[in-house]
Amino acid sequence: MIKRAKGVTISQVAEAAGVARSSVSRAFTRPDMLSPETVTRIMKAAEALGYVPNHTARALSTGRHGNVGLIVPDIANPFFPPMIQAAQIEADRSDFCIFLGNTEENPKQEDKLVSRFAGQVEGLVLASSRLSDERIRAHAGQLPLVLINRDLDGIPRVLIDSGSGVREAVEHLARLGHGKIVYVSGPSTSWSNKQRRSAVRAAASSLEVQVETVPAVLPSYNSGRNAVGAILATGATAAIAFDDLTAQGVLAGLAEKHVSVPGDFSLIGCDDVLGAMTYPALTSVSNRSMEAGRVAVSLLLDMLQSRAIRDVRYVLETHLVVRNTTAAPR
Amino acid sequence: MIKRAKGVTISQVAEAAGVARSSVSRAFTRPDMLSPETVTRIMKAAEALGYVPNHTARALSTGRHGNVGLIVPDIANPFFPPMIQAAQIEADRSDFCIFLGNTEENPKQEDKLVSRFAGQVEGLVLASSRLSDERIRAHAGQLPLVLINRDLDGIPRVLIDSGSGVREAVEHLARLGHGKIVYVSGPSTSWSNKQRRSAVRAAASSLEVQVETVPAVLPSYNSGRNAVGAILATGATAAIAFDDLTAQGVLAGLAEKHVSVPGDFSLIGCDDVLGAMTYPALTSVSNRSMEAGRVAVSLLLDMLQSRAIRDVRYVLETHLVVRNTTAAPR
DNA sequence: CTGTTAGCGCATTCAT
DNA sequence: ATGAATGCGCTAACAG
Repeated sequence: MIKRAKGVTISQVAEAAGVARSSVSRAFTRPDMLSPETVTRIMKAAEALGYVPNHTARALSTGRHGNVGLIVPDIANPFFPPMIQAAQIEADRSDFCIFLGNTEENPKQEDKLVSRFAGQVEGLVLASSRLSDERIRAHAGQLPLVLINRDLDGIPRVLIDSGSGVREAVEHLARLGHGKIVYVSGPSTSWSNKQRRSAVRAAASSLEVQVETVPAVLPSYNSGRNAVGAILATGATAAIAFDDLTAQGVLAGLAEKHVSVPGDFSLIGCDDVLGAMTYPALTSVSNRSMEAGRVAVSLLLDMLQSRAIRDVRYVLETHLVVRNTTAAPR
Repeated sequence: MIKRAKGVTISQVAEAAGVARSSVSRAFTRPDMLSPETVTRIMKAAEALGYVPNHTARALSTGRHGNVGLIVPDIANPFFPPMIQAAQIEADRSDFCIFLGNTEENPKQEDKLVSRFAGQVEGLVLASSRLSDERIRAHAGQLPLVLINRDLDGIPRVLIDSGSGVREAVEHLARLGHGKIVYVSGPSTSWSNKQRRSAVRAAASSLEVQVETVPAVLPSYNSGRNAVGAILATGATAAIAFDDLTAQGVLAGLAEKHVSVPGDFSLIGCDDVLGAMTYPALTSVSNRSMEAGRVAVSLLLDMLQSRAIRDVRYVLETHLVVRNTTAAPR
């Protein structure tokens, strides 16, 4: 049986140091209000007793518990881990802890998590929320909220603009000499998909390159792989896929059909979640999920500090990252 | 400016319902102690006022705050998200919330996180801890702890036995006719790495195949890629990598050097986190991280409930998943 | 600068 | 079955 340390309290430290409890409290929160000698004396006593401030008691007294929540739809989607990591680091810088919630793409679960988190966090970041506008606004009435990839007036939000990067992708292909390309689309209900598809079309038409759309339905490896037949049937010489996972599937499908990349066919992904981890290394549109996480938390902490809600709309531009899956057509 | 709801307290509900505060408290925690009528009356009043129990106050009073912590070395490593997700679901089943910590493979950061979490969680799951045995035992003295992939006597632990799968991997290679293989190792402080390396050696020696070890330091794509030179220099015809990420890096490095897989060289990964998403599809040792997460949390919650620490050692076996990166040597 | 006094919101004796 | 009183550990006025 392992012995568990009991909690030594502020009172014991006070007694040991021969001061009042409030002085001990001050020594830890506002040392500048005390004379340096007493601070050191208190600290020494605290150290000797192994005193550790009780987070919960402090939270009850101050109403601030130094936690923020982060809720994502699917932690297993490689888009999110970098975001979570960045959020964590940013929170850490201000001595905040992150509560992580995973909704599994389920609005009900998301609603439940928000309620459960409220009361133990000072604020919340909702990433790619699947909730209705109404629910989000309702929650925003309960506690400070920051949105990622959701554009609601009056609620601070950080948006990743994949349009800019997709435009660069089309320009890149046009410059290489591709006259006909295909866009391998993602989920029809996805805001990102709409944004990307229309960006492809707009850029293509102004550059006089033809575009066809091939649906992949789900953003996944298998969808991409299954789409290869349809892609090649269009006679296009290049493709831009909804995301990297889809692109990776397309890449594998092309390899199976002995279509060499980038020799016979050029391919571009989106979100750049694979890094250079495919072979050949995938040209992709950068993803800013890391910055999004960092900025969202930073924004939230600002809100908490200033006790005010500013109507921030922080847009992160994306860019094309050229690697080895794009070249001039034969 | 959005209006934020103020916290309605137990007292207000009590007054509205015409009962004592303690009755309201009971209505929420021990309804059986009250007459059904008063319970419903209280509940109605609570509902009307929008009362929500204050988690922090309850925690201070009871010492139980319904949170458990989960600390992982690298959330971006695809090994962990499924584990985190499963842990979350399991915690959720008992109305517990998960605090997630990411150490970035840094023992100091891990130490810091543990201290920071202690005091707001009732217990902790340490996954693939990079801490020394001493530090872990020290922390175990402070709060209930469950380990994943770390084998310390007296501390409840769930171990993914990659040994069984690795053994199958070596047998598979031996059967194909490989006489010399290399093990591409992971972090030296990793329990899994030690286990895998010794499993490779044991199996190889009993099958009379030669083994050399090439270090990759970090479990990452780049480490694997950088190790390719050393791997080929050994003259081996096959490799088993510490994990899939490393293997993927090796795969890319081999492709760059125009070494065809599996024609010229066979490769096996570990953890099977990539599914069939590489090309060629990677042969790998199955991973049980999901079960590990679920079981670890379940164990922890059991400990919390029974207030006792049992010396549990839960072992999950693994197996080889044969795909397309292994074949007979030329 | 430092001690005294009240709470923070709730759970939990102890009465009744 | 219910009310009154006390305390969880700490912070925050308010004095001095």
